[in-house]
Amino acid sequence: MNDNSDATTGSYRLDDQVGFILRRANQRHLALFTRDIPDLTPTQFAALAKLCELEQASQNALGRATAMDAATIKGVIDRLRKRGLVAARRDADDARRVHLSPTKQGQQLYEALLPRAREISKETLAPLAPQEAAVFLQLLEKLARE
Amino acid sequence: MNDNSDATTGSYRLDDQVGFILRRANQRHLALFTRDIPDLTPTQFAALAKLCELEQASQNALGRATAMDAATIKGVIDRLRKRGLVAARRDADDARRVHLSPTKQGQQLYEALLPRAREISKETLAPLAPQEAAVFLQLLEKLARE
DNA sequence: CAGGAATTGTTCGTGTACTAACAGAAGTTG
DNA sequence: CAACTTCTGTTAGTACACGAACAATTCCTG
Repeated sequence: MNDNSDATTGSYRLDDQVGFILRRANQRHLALFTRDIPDLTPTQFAALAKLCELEQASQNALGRATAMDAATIKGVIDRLRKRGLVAARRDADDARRVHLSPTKQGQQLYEALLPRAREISKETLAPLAPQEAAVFLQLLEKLARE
Repeated sequence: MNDNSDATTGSYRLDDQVGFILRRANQRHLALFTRDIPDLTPTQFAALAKLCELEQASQNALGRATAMDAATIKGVIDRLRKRGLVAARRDADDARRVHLSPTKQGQQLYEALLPRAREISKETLAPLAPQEAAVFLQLLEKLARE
């Protein structure tokens, strides 16, 4: 039972480690995204998309919904606001909160980009057969949880 | 055939997109890595590990071997050099090249961290059954290629 | 209701990651 | 050998991403 995949013994090849391959997969996705949607980063698109889905949210809540911490979502929202895609105002009920909503322009851009966003997901999974892609997504989701 | 996974029609849920889940999977891996190996980032460990595997390399070649562009590998190597883990000298045959090799300290640190690195890969895949993990790694590798 | 605890957002510092532009060295070809 | 091209490393700029520390506000509990 000379198993190289054992966690405490056997050889260690960087190229076979999950973390390393995950990073490369992310890089490939980023390249496809940048090619098809040059004017928005994946992160910015995620924030805009989720805000359009929710219609409104506080800044930190949007961060939670898009898996960005408070510091990260702030920068992302600042950039989206600067481009007039997101509107912000102080919440009336809770003076701490920043109430966010997509502007009409943000909503329109989101809808205009949707076909390309779908295409990017498709292209990213293109190396896999449809059945493989379905399995992969299930396992990946398990891996990403919590 | 009202298939929501079609690339040009149907609903678009951010939470179901490969790119988004890949990002979250990466985040989870990073969290595990930082917990188990606080003194080195995954990227720094990758560079050190690959340099130990190769025993020596030019800076850009190491970057290629670890999927980092020239600008990125420079910063990583600068930090590893500053900590005495990597030695650099100008190549005698090619005045452009920076010849890199791990220091004894770098080699020792790499070997000392190996068990923990293996453990991190194992923990990252822990949500999957062994068979699932094997399938997942194969599909992920396909996705990451080129 | 008073005082501690939790939440919201901000700022700072460090570390990837990519693009673009650049200089210098090496290789190729007419 | 001279011009062109490619390769190597560097720098500058932008954008995530995280931890840590902080002020203001709100919540909770005694």
